[in-house]
Amino acid sequence: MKRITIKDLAKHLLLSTSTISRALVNDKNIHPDTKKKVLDAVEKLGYRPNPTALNLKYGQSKNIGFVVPEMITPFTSKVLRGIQNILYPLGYRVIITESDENPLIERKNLLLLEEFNVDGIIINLCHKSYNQDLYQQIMDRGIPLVFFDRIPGKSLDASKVMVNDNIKASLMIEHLIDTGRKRIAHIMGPSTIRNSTERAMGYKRILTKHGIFDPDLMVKTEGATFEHGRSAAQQLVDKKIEFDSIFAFTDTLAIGAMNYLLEQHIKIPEEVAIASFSGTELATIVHPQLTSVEQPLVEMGEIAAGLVLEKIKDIESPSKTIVMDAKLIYRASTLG
Amino acid sequence: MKRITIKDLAKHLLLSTSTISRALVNDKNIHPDTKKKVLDAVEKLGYRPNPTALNLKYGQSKNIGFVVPEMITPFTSKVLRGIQNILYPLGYRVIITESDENPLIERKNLLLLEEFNVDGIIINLCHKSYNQDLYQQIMDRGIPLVFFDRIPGKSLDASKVMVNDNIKASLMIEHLIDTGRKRIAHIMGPSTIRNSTERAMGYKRILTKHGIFDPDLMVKTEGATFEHGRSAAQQLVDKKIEFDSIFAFTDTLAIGAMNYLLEQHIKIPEEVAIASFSGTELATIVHPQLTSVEQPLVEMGEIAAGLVLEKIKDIESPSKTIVMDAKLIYRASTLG
DNA sequence: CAAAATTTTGGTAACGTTCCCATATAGGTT
DNA sequence: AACCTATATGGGAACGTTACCAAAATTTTG
Repeated sequence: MKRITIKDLAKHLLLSTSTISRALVNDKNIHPDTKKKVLDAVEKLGYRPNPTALNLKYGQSKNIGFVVPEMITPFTSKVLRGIQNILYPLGYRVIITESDENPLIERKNLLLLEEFNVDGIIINLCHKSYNQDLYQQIMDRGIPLVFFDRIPGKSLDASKVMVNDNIKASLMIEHLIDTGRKRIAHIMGPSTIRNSTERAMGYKRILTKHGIFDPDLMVKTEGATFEHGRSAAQQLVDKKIEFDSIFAFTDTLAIGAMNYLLEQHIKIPEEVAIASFSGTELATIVHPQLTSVEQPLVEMGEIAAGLVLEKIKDIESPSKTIVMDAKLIYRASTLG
Repeated sequence: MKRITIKDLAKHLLLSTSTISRALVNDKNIHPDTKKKVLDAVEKLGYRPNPTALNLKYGQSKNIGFVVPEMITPFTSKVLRGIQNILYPLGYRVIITESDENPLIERKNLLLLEEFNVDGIIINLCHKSYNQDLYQQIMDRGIPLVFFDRIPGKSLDASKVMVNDNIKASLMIEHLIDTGRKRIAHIMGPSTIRNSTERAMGYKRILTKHGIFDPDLMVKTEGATFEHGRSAAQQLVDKKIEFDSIFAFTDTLAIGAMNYLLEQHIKIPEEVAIASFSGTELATIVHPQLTSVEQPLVEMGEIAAGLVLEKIKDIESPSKTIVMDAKLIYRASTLG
């Protein structure tokens, strides 16, 4: 039951621990025969190296923290997948914390991760400014921070990866206009997130350009859950605001809205078209399937992992901001 | 930038490391004044304990492995939430690996986690028998294994937590019969998972009892994705098998099937009612909302975490099998 | 006031591994 | 044979922390 260590091997083979270590670490200063003997004993006794010892010795925990608002929708899962693709083969572990869209919990989670001695943190923040001071502190203490999707104010010198919200939102609005929609409503994301503002700006810009902008068509929300989407759609209907399409901040909001409309026997897309930002299966598991801006989430995770590795290797390496491309995918919710 | 250690504190305060340690660990053998001085210095110099040192000393990594088929649907996320509820406050970290429903990847992941030196593993397996030998080996090497949802054959002496698939499936079929359905199809789960068989048995038993069982109504699938659900529904339609309702192995399969039917302009629930196993938001984000067996997923995670902690504390403690209750929730997909 | 009892502190080994330095052995050159 | 150079191995410190035992300082007791 007791773990076999390098010392046990040494005792068993009547060698020093140094020699055993050399065999294990592919040092050239060792006789091939000795090396073979050691490797055989490793097999026979079932030795497995203890990473904790190395972590202590080299002052690294080989843990990366992952701080996200939630893991219930597939959005975060896909990014995580990308992160793991890069980090697991390198022997890093990923520790996940969910902040429930609450900046206070996010704060607690960040401190917890520091306590856990992580080598770096990848974060999708839940409030654009609330924890700015802590982000800075953590980086000052030598723990690199990498932001994805929702990024902080630019005063913070950290690596970031996201899509161009403003432009992609514009393109989606152009699509809705191209398909003959004139009364395009926007279910906004929470104002505490940068992306909300960016996407709303893209929306507003195009509608203004075409001279069909109407502030009544913008619905504010406090969050981005299905329920928020539902009640946003309900508001539009209740206030008797005329609309022939919806552009929602996220697929979650879009689906919430869609469900409400379907319950009211409003036909999609005939009476109301729906489009949003996505990148997950959510866009395709609903009926009709959702037209959306497909963000490359797995790749985003891979890039975020790469960025944090750069910083771990050299904390002084310059921060990078990577803007990824996203494709517009047209599906049944706006076509037909 | 360099990390402050207990030695730095000792040097700074002209005390021994032992005394510092005593102050930090709430030992009674220390003068209150000294303790205060130490605690002040901790604050001032920004000392944070290094958990890695303790891990090495006590032979624990404080890491728990989490092995699951996927993290894209909310099922696993919810269980994870429960696990974190219990383990994070105790200073444990959770390392997640996804096996993509592939026993070979699952095998690789288990070995990786062993490499990572985890203190225990919580697993939702992807094949009822394929890795049975490895499960046993890992436990033999002193790492406790706890199974949830999909459990292995009973020859394996390990703690487990799940719901009673057979009974809950029966109750759901009774519900469909109560609401007037007579041709109830069953989209089965993969035969490589115990739960599939259990749920199918419950289904068959009740239909047989009512004398309306027809093997043509059972559709086999190779997996449990949306696509599998779609094609199962398509099979039923293509083969012109008459059916007025579907009981699906999971919500994912149910939604896939539902989408196909909706595309064929088949009315739900008027023409076909749909029910399944769930416990996630998936059941409520679709239209119409799905009637389902709501499994208590967060609680399941909490219990799994508790079971693994018991085994960590005392590897000899007896294994437990916990069967949780699940509620049937009737929604629009079978009502009206 | 000395002796005993108690409280407070210091010294050090240990956890598992690697790496530097020193030592020993082998082989090769005069 | 004496020397030199490679090659191969051993010894021990270090990473940060705690736990044990020993030693010192303080308080209590007769």
